[in-house]
Amino acid sequence: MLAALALYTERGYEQTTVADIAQRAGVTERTFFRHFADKREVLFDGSGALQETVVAAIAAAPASDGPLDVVGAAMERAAVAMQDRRDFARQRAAIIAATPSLHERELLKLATLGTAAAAALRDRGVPPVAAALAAELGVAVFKVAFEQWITDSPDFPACIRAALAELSALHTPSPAPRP
Amino acid sequence: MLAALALYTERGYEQTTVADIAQRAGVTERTFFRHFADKREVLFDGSGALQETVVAAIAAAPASDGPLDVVGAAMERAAVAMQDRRDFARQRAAIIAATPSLHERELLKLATLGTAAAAALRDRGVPPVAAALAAELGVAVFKVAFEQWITDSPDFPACIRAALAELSALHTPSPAPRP
DNA sequence: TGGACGATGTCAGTCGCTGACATCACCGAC
DNA sequence: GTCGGTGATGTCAGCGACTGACATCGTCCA
Repeated sequence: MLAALALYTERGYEQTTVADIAQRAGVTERTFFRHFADKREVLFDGSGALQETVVAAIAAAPASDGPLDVVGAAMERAAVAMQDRRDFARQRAAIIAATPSLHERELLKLATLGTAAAAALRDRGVPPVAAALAAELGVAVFKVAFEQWITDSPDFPACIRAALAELSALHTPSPAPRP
Repeated sequence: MLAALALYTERGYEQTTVADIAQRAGVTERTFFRHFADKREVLFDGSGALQETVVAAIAAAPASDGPLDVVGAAMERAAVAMQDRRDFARQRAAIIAATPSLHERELLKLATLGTAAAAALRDRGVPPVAAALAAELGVAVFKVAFEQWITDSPDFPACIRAALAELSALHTPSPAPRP
């Protein structure tokens, strides 16, 4: 519902009551809860689609690619899909950042995305622990890149690539690998 | 409160009312909420101490170590501190796994741990993005290792080391590292 | 026409959580 | 020893999120 988003930005999440949202949307409080599991869920409608995008990208990756490349590419795919909604993402992120309760929910969505990605990797034959780890890495990259995207750079896929580069840089630090 | 933990395991989290917990603990519902911010927080009492352990370990690491080694060692420290409470951790994990709402809270705690770790890394001079990424990696390793610990291996620090090994293996895939 | 079905409204109730105020035990100052 | 302060607890009233049960209504199809 756009009514909810508007009210959340106007007067803040906690100051907004479900009755308020329902009224502005022209429905009953009861039917609000028939559309959304709870008051927070309104802001996470697209999460299902995002997850499908990632899972599909993982499944479609060339068999020769390693787990890390696969998740990296999948996250970039997701970034491409979100690219043209930066303003919306920003507004949403602002509300979420201002509300611990919503932050919680977002973390849950990302974690769910992570386990779905891990499952998709396992379907490719990646052993369970490696799959879980690679998926978590992918989510970590997504988080960091998202932050960069809404604060600094307008190019989300580029942020993903940059974060991936940082990631591999972490594994080849100052000391020369083998003297 | 141990009263809460007991009731949560006995009849499940959602079936347990705060009034129940308070009654078993011999206090009022009101004083329950004076001790804990909300019904979930009871299960996350130790999280502050855990975070302090990790942050302290990061701050105390030798200046020559790279970010990844630093967080890895810090997580191992945390693992050592938890090592002798495996049964408790198990029971707690079972309750949490059975309750989405509690899963959410746990993710929030881990995320908070992550940002604290990132801040500690930045204090060492690690640049912000690398710090954030390394911290997320540390949390990811912790998650995976924890899972291994309570299901398979009784040695938590060893699980951390194993997960760290898997992590670096991800960056040196199928092609043999050194023939 | 009628009847099945899905979306919505209505109502009552439970539970998490909070603010305001009272009570009480303990403890140091005088 | 008493007084006053302080911190922990109890009491009470109330709001808001969420749910279950039942009624209503529109739509579409036989």
